Amino acid sequence: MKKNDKAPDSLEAFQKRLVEISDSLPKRLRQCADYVAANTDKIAISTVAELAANAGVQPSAFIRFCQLMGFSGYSEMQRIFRDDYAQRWPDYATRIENLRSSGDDSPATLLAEFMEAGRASIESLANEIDAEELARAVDALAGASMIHIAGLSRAYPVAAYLAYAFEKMDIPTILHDKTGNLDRRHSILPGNVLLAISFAPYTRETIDLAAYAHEKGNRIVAITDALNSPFHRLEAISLKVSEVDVGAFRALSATLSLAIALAVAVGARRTSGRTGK
Amino acid sequence: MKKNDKAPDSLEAFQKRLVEISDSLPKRLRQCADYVAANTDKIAISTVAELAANAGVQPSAFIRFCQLMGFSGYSEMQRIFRDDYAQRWPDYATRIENLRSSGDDSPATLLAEFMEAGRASIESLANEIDAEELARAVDALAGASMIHIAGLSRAYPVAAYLAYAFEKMDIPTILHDKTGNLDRRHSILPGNVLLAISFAPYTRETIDLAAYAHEKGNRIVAITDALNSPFHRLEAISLKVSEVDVGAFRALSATLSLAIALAVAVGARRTSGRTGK
DNA sequence: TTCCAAATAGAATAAATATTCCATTCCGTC
DNA sequence: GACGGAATGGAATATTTATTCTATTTGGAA
Repeated sequence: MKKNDKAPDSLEAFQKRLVEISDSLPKRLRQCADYVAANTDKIAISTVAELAANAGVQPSAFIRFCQLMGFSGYSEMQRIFRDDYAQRWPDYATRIENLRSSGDDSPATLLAEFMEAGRASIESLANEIDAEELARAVDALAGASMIHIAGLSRAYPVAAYLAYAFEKMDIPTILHDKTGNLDRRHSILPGNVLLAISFAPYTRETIDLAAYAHEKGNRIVAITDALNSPFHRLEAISLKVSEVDVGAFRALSATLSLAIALAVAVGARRTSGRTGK
Repeated sequence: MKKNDKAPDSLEAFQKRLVEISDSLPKRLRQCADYVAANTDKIAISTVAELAANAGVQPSAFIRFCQLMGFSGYSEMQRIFRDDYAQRWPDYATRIENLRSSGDDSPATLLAEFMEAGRASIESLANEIDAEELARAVDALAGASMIHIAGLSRAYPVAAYLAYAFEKMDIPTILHDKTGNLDRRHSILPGNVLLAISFAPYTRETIDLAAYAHEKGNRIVAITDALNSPFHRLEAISLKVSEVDVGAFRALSATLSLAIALAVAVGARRTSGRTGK
């Protein structure tokens, strides 16, 4: 609980310092730390009084907490959050508004809508992702002798992207597209894992393939948009991602982020596994 | 320039009111309006003094501007921006931090990185998009008797998505994938438009196809990542979108947003064009 | 139980920030 | 060019917000 360190000057440093001091704090100051950890984003736009009230402590206690963090007081601490905010939103909000106001049906307006939807979808993914389920998915895929990828219609771009990423990392992959209307289900062998992507209304072919794989005893990892998807009955490891829609259309920003993260994590795991042996 | 309207209570209402009063403002108040229009995002975290200084006016002038907008003063105006901020980032930043701190190489950390990259990419698209070029692209595609889509490797998911979207909207489309290693360049007929997607290092096949189409006199719309791409020599209508990368990997969040917006805009244009006749 | 150091609450003070007010300037009209 | 209303600058004031100070409480050690 040293007090005379120099103040954190970035969000990362802040986070680090917070963890550092968190162990040795008395009751009220711990409340501050906990509240700040859970509501870091509020700092930029709140007063000490507000934060203190929400954390259930006196303003003076909150200020002592700021000092323990290495700042001279609340204002100095707030500055790094405001700076960060200013940097993040250089004029994004403004640009979006400008694009939007360029006419109701203009392409720019539409683009603004979809960018907003993309941003919102990514945020909601951040809030909803189950880190443990994700880790299980990576485990399963990293252990597979072959990864089968299934995804059609709207999910097809995701499937194609995953296939591309795995291929780049030399991971054995089969993409089950419907080229030539071939059903290649018999290529699913023991020890293989099926990575299925499908959103409501679920594509029959994808579900069928998953059911087949499940019957054969293969593990299934699913990227889907609801926890009660048909994949659930197949004991799939389910990653839920819901996209915000614009009218009847839905972009794939969040889904793509999840997909690439999944692929890279699997790639990293396999590489370290191999060199480790 | 009525003063007694009730205060805007949302960003949309704010924007609307701003446009409303903008025409009839004296010099200093106009400076305020202009500055606010261009820096809406700063309001949440700035003081009147700061904003006034940046706008080149006295604080008192700025407050008069707030009142003209319908608020009792600056504080009341600032509130709607702070509320909006609080709503937008419920605890996104926190969640990202939490995911990130779950271990250096954990899947959750990677996901956090990619979500951040996605968000940043979308923001940068908002800042860099050329609304007029986008409108030209929509015009060209809406006028095409057939849209040819070309995109391979990393751009392939985008191409597939575009093909899917156009198909959904009953727009005649040919996706030039390399299935069967067929070269279908001779399907490009007069009046058709080629929509090519490629990023550095540019895929030879895509560029070749674009060059062929250009030679034949077909219009080309390109989605690419630099203004000096090979498409430029082909007099293509170029839409630039740069993705932030995570290590050696690059997601497609922004590109996908742009693609779907483009597709939907084209769809809307064609529908209204037909019914209008 | 008593004592002591650490922690805390809350009032008091200091600082920053917002807002008002009024003298002065500007600009259009006669 | 003189007048009058609108607009402006800047100082004065009010308000909010941050910080400090001190009396009181808490919790652990003797």
